[in-house]
Amino acid sequence: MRADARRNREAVLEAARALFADQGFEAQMDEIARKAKVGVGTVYRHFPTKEELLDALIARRFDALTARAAEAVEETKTGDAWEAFEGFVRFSAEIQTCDRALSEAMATRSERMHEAAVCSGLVVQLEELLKRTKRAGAVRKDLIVEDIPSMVCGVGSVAIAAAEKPGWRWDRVLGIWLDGVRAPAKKKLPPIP
Amino acid sequence: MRADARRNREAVLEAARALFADQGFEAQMDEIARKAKVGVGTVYRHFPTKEELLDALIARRFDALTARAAEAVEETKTGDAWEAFEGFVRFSAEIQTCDRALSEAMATRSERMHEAAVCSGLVVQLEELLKRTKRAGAVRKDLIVEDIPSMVCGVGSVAIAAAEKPGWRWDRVLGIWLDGVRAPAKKKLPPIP
DNA sequence: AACTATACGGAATACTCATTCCGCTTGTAG
DNA sequence: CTACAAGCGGAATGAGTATTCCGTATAGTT
Repeated sequence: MRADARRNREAVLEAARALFADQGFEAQMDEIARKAKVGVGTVYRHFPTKEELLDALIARRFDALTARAAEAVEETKTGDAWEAFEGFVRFSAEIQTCDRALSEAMATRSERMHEAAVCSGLVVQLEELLKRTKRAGAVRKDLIVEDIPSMVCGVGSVAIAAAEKPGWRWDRVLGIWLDGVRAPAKKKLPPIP
Repeated sequence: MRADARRNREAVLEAARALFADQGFEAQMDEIARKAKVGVGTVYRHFPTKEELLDALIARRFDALTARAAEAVEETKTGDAWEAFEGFVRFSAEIQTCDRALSEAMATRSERMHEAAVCSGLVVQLEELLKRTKRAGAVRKDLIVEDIPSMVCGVGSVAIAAAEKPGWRWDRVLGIWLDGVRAPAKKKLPPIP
């Protein structure tokens, strides 16, 4: 690959990251190209569709998440399991709430998000993290792995809403969730059928 | 207003309710008109823009919510405060999760939703409900009125996501929230600045 | 029954983008 | 230094859809 091509590809990714993060998926291809100081044609040479461009960005995010989850798993081995769990969950929520497109994708392309989570290895790490945290008695026994992306999805939407209505605080929603998830449980959750 | 006009207006509202509920705001005006057995022109005579059509539907929903909140307030006077609170919260969540457009609006038009909540009197009822529920010691003291729409917004998004990814259960997110909100609190929530 | 203000239908309009196309430029191998 | 494959820019294209417009139909009135 020619050196300029590699440079342009990187510039496009960075421009897209920034614009998607604050405008969501409606950010326009022309604007992304302009911000990357590149023609639209160049954007399309590297990413055949707008969706594939988003996918590329999502894959990066999941890699970061997976790495953080692995750290949390390590932390359960030496330190406090609840701290490890809470730390990872807060990290996920922060990643999510900083990026509007990611939050939209979580709600409207959940299937693809799940695939990305599997590919990056995140699901495996999460299973391990949850298993260890439960074994330590830190979270309620009926919590399941899927409850985590569900919460992240919800928190992401609250963050989007908060742009217009600042009183709606995603960090409070998260705080309540953490309290609700910490052992002991007060009331059993609906079973998965 | 001519009788046929009133009839048509109603038909449009009902068609729009159904289509918005399952396709979200992307439901097309042409399709709404077709479903209402009416020309597009007629839709536009009654509702000058797509947004005003949505607003009309939202106003109806808030009226139902407000009525239910008032009932819950009454219930706190005679029965169990937690039951009253939980009943109202579950009702809100169900209304939300049955309607895709409503859920989208909660995340992306939160300011307008808040206005609708004020106009319908919902906010006043909620304040009263929360005050009484706290006084009875049923919910944590640091819960605020805004935490309720925040949760509803989040739960709505999870419901949208669940259409593609059925493992993400909004009813579990709600169950966790309820546990997190029930007194006593485990950890203080972030203060509103 | 005739009249007319209201309302109706739906083809045409207008606009917003994603995506395509192709003539021009430039990195780089020899 | 040249040749040319790889890459580039950005005007033009095309599809999707909210909204407008106006000739026609009809409810309600006298």
